[in-house]
Amino acid sequence: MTEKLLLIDGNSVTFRAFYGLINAVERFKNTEGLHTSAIYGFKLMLDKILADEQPDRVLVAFDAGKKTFRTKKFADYKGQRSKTPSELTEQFPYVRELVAAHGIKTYALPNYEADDILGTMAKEAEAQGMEVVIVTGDRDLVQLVTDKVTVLATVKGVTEIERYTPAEVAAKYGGLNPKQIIDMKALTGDSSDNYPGVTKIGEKTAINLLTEYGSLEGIYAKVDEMKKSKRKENLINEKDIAFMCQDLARIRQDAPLEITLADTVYAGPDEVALRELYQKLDFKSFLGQLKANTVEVEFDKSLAIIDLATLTEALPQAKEVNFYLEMADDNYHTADFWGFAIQIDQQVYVSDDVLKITEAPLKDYLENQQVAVNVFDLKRTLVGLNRLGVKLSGVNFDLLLVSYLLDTSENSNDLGKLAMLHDFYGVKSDEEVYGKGAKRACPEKDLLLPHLATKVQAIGQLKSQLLNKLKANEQEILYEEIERPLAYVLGQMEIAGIKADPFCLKNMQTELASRLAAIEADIYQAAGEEFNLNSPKQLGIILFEKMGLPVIKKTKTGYSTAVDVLEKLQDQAPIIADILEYRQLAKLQSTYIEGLLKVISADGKIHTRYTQTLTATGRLSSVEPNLQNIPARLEEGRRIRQAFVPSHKGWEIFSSDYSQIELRVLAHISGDEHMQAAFKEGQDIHAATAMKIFGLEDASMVTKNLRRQAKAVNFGIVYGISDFGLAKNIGKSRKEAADFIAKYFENYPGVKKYMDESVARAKAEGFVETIFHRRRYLPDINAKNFNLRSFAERTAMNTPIQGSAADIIKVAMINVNKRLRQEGLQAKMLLQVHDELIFEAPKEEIPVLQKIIPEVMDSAVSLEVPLKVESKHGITWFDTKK
DNA sequence: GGCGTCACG
DNA sequence: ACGTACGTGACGCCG
Repeated sequence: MTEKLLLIDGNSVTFRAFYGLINAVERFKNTEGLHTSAIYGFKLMLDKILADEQPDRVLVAFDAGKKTFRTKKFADYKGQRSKTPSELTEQFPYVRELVAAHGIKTYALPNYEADDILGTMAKEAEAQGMEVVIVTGDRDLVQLVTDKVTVLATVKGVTEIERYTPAEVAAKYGGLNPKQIIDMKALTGDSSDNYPGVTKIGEKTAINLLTEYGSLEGIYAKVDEMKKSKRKENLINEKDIAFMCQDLARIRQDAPLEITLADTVYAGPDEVALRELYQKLDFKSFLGQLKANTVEVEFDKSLAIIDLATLTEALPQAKEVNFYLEMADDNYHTADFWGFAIQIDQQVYVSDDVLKITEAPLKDYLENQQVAVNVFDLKRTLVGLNRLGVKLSGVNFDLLLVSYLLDTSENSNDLGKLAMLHDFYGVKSDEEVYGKGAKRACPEKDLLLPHLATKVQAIGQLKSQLLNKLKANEQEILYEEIERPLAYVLGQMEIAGIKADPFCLKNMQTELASRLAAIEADIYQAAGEEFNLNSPKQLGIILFEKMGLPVIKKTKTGYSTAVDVLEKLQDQAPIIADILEYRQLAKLQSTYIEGLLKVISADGKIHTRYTQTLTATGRLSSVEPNLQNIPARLEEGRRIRQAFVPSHKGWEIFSSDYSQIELRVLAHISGDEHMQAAFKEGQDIHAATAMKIFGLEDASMVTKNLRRQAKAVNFGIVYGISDFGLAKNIGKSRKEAADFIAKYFENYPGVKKYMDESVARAKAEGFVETIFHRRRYLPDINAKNFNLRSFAERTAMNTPIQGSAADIIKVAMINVNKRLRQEGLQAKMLLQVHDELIFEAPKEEIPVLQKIIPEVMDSAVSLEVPLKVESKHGITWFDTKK
């Protein structure tokens, strides 16, 4: 079989990798501040090419320095190039190290460029009958293409690649053969290499000349016979230049290399060296791949797989176990069980028969509050076991939850991947063992059981390390007194579910269907044709091309047809109002009515799942379905809430919400006297702000409009204000918005001070914190890129506010749950919507709830300002009124 | 699977 | 000068 030699232009590919990732350059840094983007991009390219090409031999060539025989010949060669940024130069040594660690030779030759090394090697290999593939970011190298030599040129970034064979060279360059490319460059010159070529000759002319005369030599042999023209003159006058350029453009194939083909044999990577390098560079994902793909996962040698009899014997004495329950998919309310593993000291019991958990001794053990159970994803385990009739209690360590608290941005749900982030490489990723997406399936026992065994083992292995970090971060209270108990509360809420009335939804569905059909018909009529109204692309063409309406805003992919755009166009065509109405109703129909009908369980209830380890700020989120974004603002949509009803006759829905919790948190953490005073005195905060920023002397002067604007400013402050953002929001000029902000900070100087300090702290420490020490790291806070940095700065201002509010309601939920039990009430907490808790309760309990729920909520924490809670109730969620 | 859009706090 | 509000999830389209 023909041998294959892979030749890589190390300099050119590294440059491409660097500039391909230039927008993310500050995101790729190791802990020592070394930039790693180009190394990373190079690695991606290398992996892809090695996998695609399967070479027998590989060589990566680099430039030895700036001075070469070309600069000697022509002092300005590459003279125009701006200085290579230090962010890139610092990466070159590591690219070479990376290549070496892959078991690949690197080579540079003084006085020559990398190209010349490749050209020489390619020629030699071809003479030996080898097939050659050259990888570069530089199209000049296509001159080396032959039947045996292919050039791969990176397109954008480095993993997208263009392949040049002789046929493709001809197709791309008007029928020229690869060797003619040299003469083409001689004629056209090259602005990036900074050699001139012949005046007024560009690619087209060069191709025509070469097609007619064959070569540069051919052209000059016949130049005198050409008919008189400026071009002829230029050719004659610049003959010397043309031949000099030809010499500069020609890649050498006879460079005096000190290496031979024998040095290029590719044996494969040196794992030890790679691991060391990845660790140094903080390439966690590559580190993970390395282990997962190359190291057969083995059990701890001292670990024994035991049978049920041994487990039964060991369990009663065990003070602590690690436990892992596997299910078929994310939705633990319904997923099939695949198996479980339990570890006691050095012994592991693993089974695909989950019914074993439902009887003694396992059931008793897991339900015993006195013993410590360590798990991965407490809430998931809790709800899963509940379906098996087992009431899990006494959970001590939750690997997922603790890991999330340590760094809210690392929130993988995959135990294997998460363990790798903490430098534990013994567990394969679920994707690898089970497959991805629709292909995910339960593997054979001989694959499944070892995987579960390694998972349960990882939980125990990581426990002390992560708990120590938690302690170092002062996050023990956050974990032990907030998040861990909250998991039980959330589990109960999810299991309880909220009753939904399918008939109510179906009635709305029928009504909406006919209204939608009518509006749709009107729109097609007005547009003069039918099209897909749900396609922003097609709608854009109708509005902005066919109807010629002015384009207000563009998106990456075309015209924007978002609400704010359409509202500006409303006066110009009657079709716009119809489109807006259609959009509103279509949203209700597809997302809410049809969406919710799909997720009503057999028990007539909707069981959402709260993701406790996802958001960067510490809020919960809600999925399948999301019950935190049920329409509320518009009456039309609010009616969806009529479908949310109590699960028993004679019961009601009861809800309590914090009023302006985020601004109260801001008043507290900023220590701003004026804002605190406003809350202490029970003032309307938006009106108070209006008086301050508009300089009003009396509350009676606050008009609705002024209050609305002040409210927008208050919101803006919480989000990490910018004049631009505020201006856009309230439809004022940027100058006016800037004025409002300045006035705001004059009147609330403590707030200004807080904003500055929060950013300063983030810059100094790399993270910000909430009142309960929930952390968010902000790696971009010192970025050179304005956008990244500004975003991080706004985040530094917003996260302590949003996150502390999240902390507070979490504490409230735990306390409310406890209080309901203490009072022996039947009322159940069902939903949380960030600043609001929703319950169902027998009608008789409503007066009690009206008293105790606000009491518990507003005493969840003690702030410098009071917390205010408002309650409502009614026969459906829609009907909840004061 | 990414994008645009729109629902919530 | 730079281009921007903070945090989410679900839907339909489209390549």
